[in-house]
Order: sequence, then structure tokens, then C-alpha cells
Amino acid sequence: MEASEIYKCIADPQRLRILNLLEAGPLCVCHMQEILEVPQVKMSKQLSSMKQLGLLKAHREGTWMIYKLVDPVEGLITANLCYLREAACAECNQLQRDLTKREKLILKVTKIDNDCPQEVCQQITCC
Amino acid sequence: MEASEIYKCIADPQRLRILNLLEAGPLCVCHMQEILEVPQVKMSKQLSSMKQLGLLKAHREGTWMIYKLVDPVEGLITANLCYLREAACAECNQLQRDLTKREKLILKVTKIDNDCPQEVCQQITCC
DNA sequence: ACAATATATACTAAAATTAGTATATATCAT
DNA sequence: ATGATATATACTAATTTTAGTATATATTGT
Repeated sequence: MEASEIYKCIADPQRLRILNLLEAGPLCVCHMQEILEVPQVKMSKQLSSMKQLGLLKAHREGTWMIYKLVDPVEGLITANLCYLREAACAECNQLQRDLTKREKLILKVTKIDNDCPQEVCQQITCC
Repeated sequence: MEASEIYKCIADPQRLRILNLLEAGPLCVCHMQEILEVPQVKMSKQLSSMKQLGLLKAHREGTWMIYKLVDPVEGLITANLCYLREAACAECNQLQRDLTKREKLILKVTKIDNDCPQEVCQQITCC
């Protein structure tokens, strides 16, 4: 994968936020949608472009599609997420807030709604 | 400066190469042009967009315009150049080759042509 | 004042990216 | 088979980015 392709990808704040979320663990489309507050089409298209690029893979669980980072994670991605988490900028705060929102959402859909893909809720200490 | 703006900038291989060159020291437009082998218009436009973004600054020395990175260099740029120099990919090799080409060119214009901006040739051990 | 060199800008055409609406597909529960 | 939910795709319109040609400006040397 070319560095320039990766940069083009993370040059879009939304795509960067997706990578940030997925680094913490797999997620299904609708949950990412809820965290980022974007229309379904947009989310779906961005995910598919990132999958095509080779950064993400997906599999189905029921009606859900679970997306995750390919393993091993592209080093350039890791390095930049790592940098941005330390840094102090508007975008960086957003990334942190997304992670918090992710935690809460997974807890909710797991414990309260009891309606969460296996692979996602497995991440919770007590599921 | 927003991270996404910086990523958009370095998503263009040519702009990345410019930053890579300038991290080694200031250069005038025509020398960068020669190293990267691009038409004058393109070089000029890319430089001006990067200056506008706030990554570069420029001053005149005779008919030359000398460009350099603003000080302090944007951390995200430094981190990425650093990463790419260590990495093994086509783009990374290009960056190395550019630096070598830069060394040779500066030596030539300084010692042989004797036609080099002060600030550029000052970098040479013996000028 | 004039020519040469280095660089920048205006303008236009071409290409790439993004966004939106509608529609399609897959899976599950009834 | 039908309806509901989650997701993907086709198509189009709008926007942004890039590239190219021509021209302008600034500086220097004659």
C-alpha cells in the first residue's frame, strides 16, 4: 500500500475517526454510524473504500457487518493514531470522545438492549 | 493547523518530497524543480499552497526565492518524515534518493557553477 | 532602457472526490 | 411468503483538486 493512499484516506476526518474506533476493536456499521453521527450511505461508502484499499476487512454476523482493521495494522496508521492521541488539537479531542462514546455504546447495547454482535460485546469485561 | 489539512498536503507525493527536501535545509525553487523534475508552474503552485497552509515560508535573495520550513516544524510532519525514512517502500526510497540528489546539486552549483543562494550553499561544509 | 533569469498568477480545461436520493440485497423473525 | 432491520450499490449532481498555457512581475546585468 502506498503511503500517499494512506494519507489520502486519513485526510478525511471521518475516515480517521473510523480507524481510531476500530483500533480499539471490531464494530458493526450501525454502531459506528451512531458514534460518528453520519448517514448510513456515507458510512457504508467510506467503509467500503477503506476495505478496498486494504485497511479493513469485514464479515457478517446475522444482519450485522462487523468491520475490523486488517492484521497486522498498517504501521503508518498506528504511528499517526498514536501521535494524534498524544497531541492537543480539536481533532485529537474528537478521537478521544469517540472512544469514550464507543465504550458507553457497547455497554448499553450489550447489557441493556442485549442486542450486540458477539465479536463486539466480547470486548466487554463482563458480557 | 488541522491534522486533516496536513494529511491532505502530504497525500501528494510531490509535496511530501518537497517537505522532505526542506527538512534538510532551505532551497530555492529552481533547485527543487531540478531535483523533483517537475514543470516550473507546478512547483510554484505547490509551494505557494504549502506556504498558504502555514508549513513553509519564503524570502527573496536576488532573483531566487528561498523556501524553508516554518520554525518550529509541524510535529506531524516531522513524525511522518521520520517514519517514512525508516520504512521500506517505493516512496521511501524516493525520499532518500532526493536527499542524495540534493547534496550533489548543492555541491555542483556551489563549487562548479558558483551560482547558488547564500543561504543554501552555507549548508555545505566548505563553500 | 533592455534582455535574461527566476518566480508567480490568471484563466481554463480535465479529473477526482464527495454527497444525496433511490433502490437493491441479505438475514432474520413471523 | 412477508415484513423488519442492517447494509450495499447505482446513478446523478455538486464540489474540489489538479494540470496546462499564457502572461505578469521582480531582480540583475548590460
